[in-house]
Amino acid sequence: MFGIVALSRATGCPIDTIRYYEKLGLLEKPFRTEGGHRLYNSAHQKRLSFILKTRKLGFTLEKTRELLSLAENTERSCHEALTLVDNNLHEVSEKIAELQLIQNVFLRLSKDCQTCCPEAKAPQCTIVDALSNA
Amino acid sequence: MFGIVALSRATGCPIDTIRYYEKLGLLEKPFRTEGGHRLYNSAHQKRLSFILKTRKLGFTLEKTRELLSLAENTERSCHEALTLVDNNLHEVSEKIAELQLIQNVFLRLSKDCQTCCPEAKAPQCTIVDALSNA
DNA sequence: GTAAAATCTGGAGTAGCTACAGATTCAAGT
DNA sequence: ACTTGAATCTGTAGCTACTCCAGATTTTAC
Repeated sequence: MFGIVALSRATGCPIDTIRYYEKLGLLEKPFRTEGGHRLYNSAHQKRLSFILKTRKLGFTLEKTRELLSLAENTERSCHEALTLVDNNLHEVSEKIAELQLIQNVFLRLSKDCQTCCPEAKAPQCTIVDALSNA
Repeated sequence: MFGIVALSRATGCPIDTIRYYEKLGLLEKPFRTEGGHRLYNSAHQKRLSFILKTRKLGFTLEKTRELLSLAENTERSCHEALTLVDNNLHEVSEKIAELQLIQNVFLRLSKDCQTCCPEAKAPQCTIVDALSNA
């Protein structure tokens, strides 16, 4: 049994975030000392690590809640987990495609500017110009 | 001179967002009818389009404010615009790299699951399992 | 003149934290 | 036992960038 700072250090999750997850019901209510300080065990730590991992993969907290439920409810099917993952995969792929378009725009803006306006004032800059015109 | 709905339709920017940008000082205060309704001209529209374009590229509102200042202040240099763009390019590239890592994890999760547990219950699913263990 | 559409203001809600303030409680050293 | 300082507590407010709503007013069309 260890305190909240220890859990924070062990998982890399900020203290405020731990309390926040508890408040949302993602994390079980921990034991308490007589004085009211939180006490955790390795089960809490495991669950928090699970949450952090799904968050890192971009799942929303609500989807994380869903995954936790899947992990703990023997009545639910593997198929549901697969659907969740596939949906997120799809979203991530779309985000990557979008960002690549943006990356191209930035690359062009940067390249054009470097060759065009070493001494120019901002309002004449090709970057400002490109952003100004549709 | 046209109303806020016309500006909204012309730019694709929601009405509430237009008012929000005005409140933040990104958009100049428009003229008003006697009754208090906002009236815009093409200069307003152009400025809003500029803002929307930078937002679409992922600039924060504060960076957008900076770009607007660059576009309108003849004392400022093109170099500043380039720095801003290069910083954003860097951020975007990093985000893409991160998302590609995530994409790979999802691809593996999805693939492993499809071959392993057509009838399994969720707690035994390879996906749940993979997320549970560090 | 009246109905319907457009617009107004102000305030609350969203996600997912993060950062306080001010009060306790705990652990360690003397 | 006492004191100090770290750890922790609760509760509330703030962040970004909107988005939505209620209830009032204004404008436009017929």
